[in-house]
Formats: sequence, C-alpha cells, structure tokens
Amino acid sequence: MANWNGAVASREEIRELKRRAALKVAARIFNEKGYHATSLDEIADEIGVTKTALYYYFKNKEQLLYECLKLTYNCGQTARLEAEAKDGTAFEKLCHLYKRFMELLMEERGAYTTMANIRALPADHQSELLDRRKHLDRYSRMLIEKAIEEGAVRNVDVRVTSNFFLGAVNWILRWHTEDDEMTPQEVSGHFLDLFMNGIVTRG
Amino acid sequence: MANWNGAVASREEIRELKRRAALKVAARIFNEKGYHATSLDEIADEIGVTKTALYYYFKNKEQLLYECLKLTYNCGQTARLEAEAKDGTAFEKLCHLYKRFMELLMEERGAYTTMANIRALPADHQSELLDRRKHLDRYSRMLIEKAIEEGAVRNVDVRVTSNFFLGAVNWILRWHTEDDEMTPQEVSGHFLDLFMNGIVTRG
DNA sequence: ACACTTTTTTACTCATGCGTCAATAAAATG
DNA sequence: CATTTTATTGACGCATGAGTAAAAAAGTGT
Repeated sequence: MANWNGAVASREEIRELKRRAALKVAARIFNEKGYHATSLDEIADEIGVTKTALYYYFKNKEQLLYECLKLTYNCGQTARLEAEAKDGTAFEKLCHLYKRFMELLMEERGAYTTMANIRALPADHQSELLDRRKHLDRYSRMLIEKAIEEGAVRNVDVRVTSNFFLGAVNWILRWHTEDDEMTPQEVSGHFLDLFMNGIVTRG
Repeated sequence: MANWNGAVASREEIRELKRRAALKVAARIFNEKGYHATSLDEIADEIGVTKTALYYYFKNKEQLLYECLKLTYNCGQTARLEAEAKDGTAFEKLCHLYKRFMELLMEERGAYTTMANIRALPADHQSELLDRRKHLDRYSRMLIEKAIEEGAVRNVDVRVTSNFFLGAVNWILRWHTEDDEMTPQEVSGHFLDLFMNGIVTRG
C-alpha cells in the first residue's frame, strides 16, 4: 500500500472530513431556519447526496442536532478553560471568556445556538447539555460578581446582565455569515467593547 | 334583549377575548419551543379544547404565527410612533424607542420574537412583516447615526451595535415570563441602562 | 481481472400533525 | 319550547418527512 506520508487523506480521514462538512451544512441551515423546519432531504440536497447517505454518518436527525449543540458548548468550555488558566483580575477573565467564546462560535461554523431545541433531544443528551450550559453560566455570573467586588464593574443585576449579553451573543450566528465583511475578531471585539463599556465603573 | 350596558361582554367580545387568549397561549409555547416544534393539538390541549375549535377562530397554523409576529411589530411600531412624536434629541428618542419596545413586548404576551419562522409564512405576509422589520430597523439605525452626530453617542459601528441590542431584546421573551420577579419596567430599565452606558460618549 | 469493503442510492414503511367534514352540543332568539 | 345561530367535537384524508432494507456503485488491495 502506498504511503504518501499523510499528504493524501486516508479513508478514515475522508470520512471524518465528510462528517464535519455535513455538520457544518446542517448547522448553517439550522441557524437560518431552525431545527424543526429543516428536513434531512434539504441538508442532503445542499451537500449533493441523498438523505440516506447522511444515515451512513449519523445515527439520526437528533444526533446531528446534538453534535451541533455540543460544538457550541465546546466553544464555551474552551473559552472558560482559557479564562481560568489565565491569571489576572476577574474583569480580565470575564473579557477573555466572552471574547473567545464569540470568536470560537463564529469560527466553528458547525455551532448552533438555539437552545430551545435541546428539548427535542433524548433525556440523557438533554441533561448533559443543560449541565454544560449551567456550568458556563455559573462561571460567567461568578466572574461578574467578583468583578463587582473588585470594583471594576458597577453594581449591576447579575442575572439580567448575563441574559442581556447571552441574547446578543446567541443572535450573532443569525446575522453573521462566513463571508461577512467583518471578521469574527472584529465582531467580537466590537461586542465586547459595547458590553464592557456598559458595565464598567466610571471614575 | 337585555342591555347590561357593556358590563357583560357581548358574544362578539367573548369571541375576541377567546381569540386573544388562544394567541397568548400559542405565543407562549412558540417562545418556549419554537413554532415548528409546537403542534396545534398542544395549544388546544393547553386551552382545554380540541384542535378543531382553533380552526373556528383561526384560518390555519400560519395565521396563528402571523398574528403573533404582527403583535411584535405592532409593539415596535407603537414605540417608533411615540419616539417620533416626542421632541428632543435623537439620543432621547433612541432611549424612548428601545425602552418602550421592550416594555410593550413583555406586556403583550402574544408577541413572538423568533423571526426565523417568517419564512414559514406565505409570500404576501412574509414581505409585509419583513418590510415592517426593515422600517423599524432603519429608524433605529438612523437614530444611532444622528445621536453620533449630536455627539451623545461615540463612534460605534451602527450595524453591529444595532444587531447587538436587537439580539439582547429578542432573547428577553425566552427567559422573562409573565410571573417573573421583575416587572417589564425593571427589566427594560436595566437593559437600557446597560446598552446606553455602552455607547454614550464619555467626558 | 477478481474478491472484498466502503459508500451511496432506490424504493419503500410508518408516524406525526395539519386541515376538513359532517355531526353534535350549547346558547341565543322569538 | 321550537328554531336558528354559534361553538365544539370526533373521525377521517392526506402530505410531509424521519427512518430502514436491500441493491447498486465506487473504491481498494491482491
């Protein structure tokens, strides 16, 4: 057997690439029209295969949704781990958490932010994702509270503030497309600027 | 025929009340689970009638969606008209527009903010709502621009800023329920505070 | 060229859920 | 209390779209 030393993808790699590509297409359409409004035929058509081919890569439609949502929480988790690893003030960590979360979401085109559809998943996947969401949410609220104690952030309502920014972030994938004139870095920078200016303590 | 002088609702009024109640229930579930994930049976069950009864009040499921979305744009329109009528700076008008829009959305429990499902509507309703959305969006962007010219708002990117706040607002109906501990006024006040502090010019 | 595996398709089944129709119940009218 | 109008129901037709099984096609190694 020829060995191109990794220059040519192996069958396994090709399979994985196709899987990712399918996920990406699915996520794009989910973000545009919503999970339930999207049919597998539609996703398959877009890729250029028949629906049945998808079943070769994914167990079912729920699996597709589950993996898209998992990518979203992976973005959050990565951002959180980075923020935790960093040393600095809670305010700095908060900035890092949000900035990276947004960047990763926009870069990872297989992410899907509409959490309403978590309900469509079987119980075990559902609770797994809800737990991960809670984890991220708790961490972000904790940082806001600490940043208030530090004096960097004024005395805002943590719940309202958290939901405020979460909504703005979740909305991003609805209007920012892959070929947008603005890069993920620009958008996330701008968002962070708007948000942080809204909550910092003023001299 | 008895005339209770309006103290007792007439048949027409009762019919209208039932219609509104049905719309409210539908909107709540739409906001929770999404339009396509919601069945008419589910809505009917919640009200305590059968699906067929709904057809006595609404032409079809799309009609239900259309009216929920229309309520959303009515909120926006009302807020816009009030802002236009007010005299004052663009910044003041902007505050009024957003504040009232949020308040009305939360008060009008039949509103549904997930615009992705506009696509599910027939072409004429679709373009009507898209037009109304565009109208509101243009007005809000115009106010931001004017407020920048006035010097009240710093030189932010209008498109990004507009999407930032729109996302936060659209998300409200996902987490704020009718029996929330915070009133619509409190929530909208807090949101406006966060947003405006993020964009104002600093001395 | 041949056997064998991986990938994709064609042709189907089946459940869900929208929408309709005719029949019934409830309410108003005279 | 009979009659008509209003409101609601139960039982169905039908389209859509998820999911399956078996066959065909494409690819790989000998």
